[in-house]
Amino acid sequence: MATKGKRKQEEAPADRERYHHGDLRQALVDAAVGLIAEEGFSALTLREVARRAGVTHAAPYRHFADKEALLEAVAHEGFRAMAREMRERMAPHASPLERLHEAGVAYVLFAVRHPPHFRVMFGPHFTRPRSPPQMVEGEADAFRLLVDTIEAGQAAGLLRAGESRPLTLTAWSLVHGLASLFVDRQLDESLRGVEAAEALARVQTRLLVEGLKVPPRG
Amino acid sequence: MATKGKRKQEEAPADRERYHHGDLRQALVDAAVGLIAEEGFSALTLREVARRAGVTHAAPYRHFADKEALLEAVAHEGFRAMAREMRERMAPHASPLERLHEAGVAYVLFAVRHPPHFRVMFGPHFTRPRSPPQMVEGEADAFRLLVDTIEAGQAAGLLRAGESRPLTLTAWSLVHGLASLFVDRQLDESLRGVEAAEALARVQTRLLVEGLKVPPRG
DNA sequence: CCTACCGATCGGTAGG
DNA sequence: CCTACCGATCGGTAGG
Repeated sequence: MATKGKRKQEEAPADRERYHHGDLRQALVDAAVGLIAEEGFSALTLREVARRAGVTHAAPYRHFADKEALLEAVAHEGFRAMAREMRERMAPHASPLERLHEAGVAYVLFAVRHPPHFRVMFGPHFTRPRSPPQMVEGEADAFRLLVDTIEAGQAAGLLRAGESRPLTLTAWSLVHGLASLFVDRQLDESLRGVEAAEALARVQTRLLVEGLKVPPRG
Repeated sequence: MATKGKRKQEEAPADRERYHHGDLRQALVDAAVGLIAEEGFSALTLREVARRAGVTHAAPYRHFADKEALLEAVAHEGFRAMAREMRERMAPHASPLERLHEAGVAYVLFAVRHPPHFRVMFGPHFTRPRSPPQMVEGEADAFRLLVDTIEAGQAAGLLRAGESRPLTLTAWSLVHGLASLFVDRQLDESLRGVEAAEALARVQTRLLVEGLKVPPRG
């Protein structure tokens, strides 16, 4: 998500020079993301990625064994960024309910802002077994954040008691479903922008938190 | 979902003969579904589909202009089947809450039983604008069923009042998210089978219905 | 629905 | 990281 993809040919020599110093790997990841965003998955070939990065089609093999290895790097970057954005958004809040709400909104917003990453992270593009997301980083991943927050809410007597897993899966399903509907453009055109997505994510996550609350004795 | 794909070569002439009488179109749809299920999307080419259906690679063009047209047929079949399964499962129940629950379970079960259809229906595989799902059939589609059921629940005073759209989107997001997590194999291995899926769908949909209920005055 | 054929692209490797 | 090259496959069409 850092540097941008590069033009096709006519690179300034100074630019190309940098690839010899370690930028090419990231440039290839960026090129893959841009290519998916602009041309779709079917256009994603190692050769086209190489073209976008301004190198010949043999160069990527110095950094990635094959296309799947490149996609793994994209997914890794995505999981890392998503968890970071969730943490940042939860940090200012102390209440488990508020933290759960913010985590959900951040999950959806990440997907809306980074559809290629989201698609690679959760799509059917890997044939080799991958290390589960929770092992991706030393820091807590998105799923772990949800579990911990929900357990904190239960411990504080704010959320329905019992096993945390069903509640966590409910929360995950809701935000994952909403995110998927956005990314796959299944919602009305009026709901396409990031602002609309945030508004909708807020409403949905509010309903979620309400539904997971301890039911008031009635 | 009807007939099965056919072997590669050595067809009995009687079998091939049928293609001249109108079976090839469906055979191609079935072949595409089987190919996606067994080899993944990247293996889906019109030529391989033709091979599976036992015809030469030029034959499919008699029925589909291109790969996208074939996928549109798969999606159409999927939307139709999903709505039908939802209706069948809802039919025995009168209470809107029960009907909502059954609709949700049916949605998830359809995805778990027919991953290729689900992927084609909601995946990013179409470049041409498609007619929205709700227009796919004369009969009510999956989304319409959800909306109607929720509005019936509101009218009966069983579900939270107000606009039906946010509630519908919550329900849709939850079942779509759970379905997606299954289809994309994001859940633990212990949760892979259809039975596990149904059990989980039941729990999740129960939580959903609880959450959408009119909050008891407390 | 088939045979025959086209240009284009791809993954991958040798060898520097 | 590049040039040069390989076999394989694909979408699509002509012409029957």
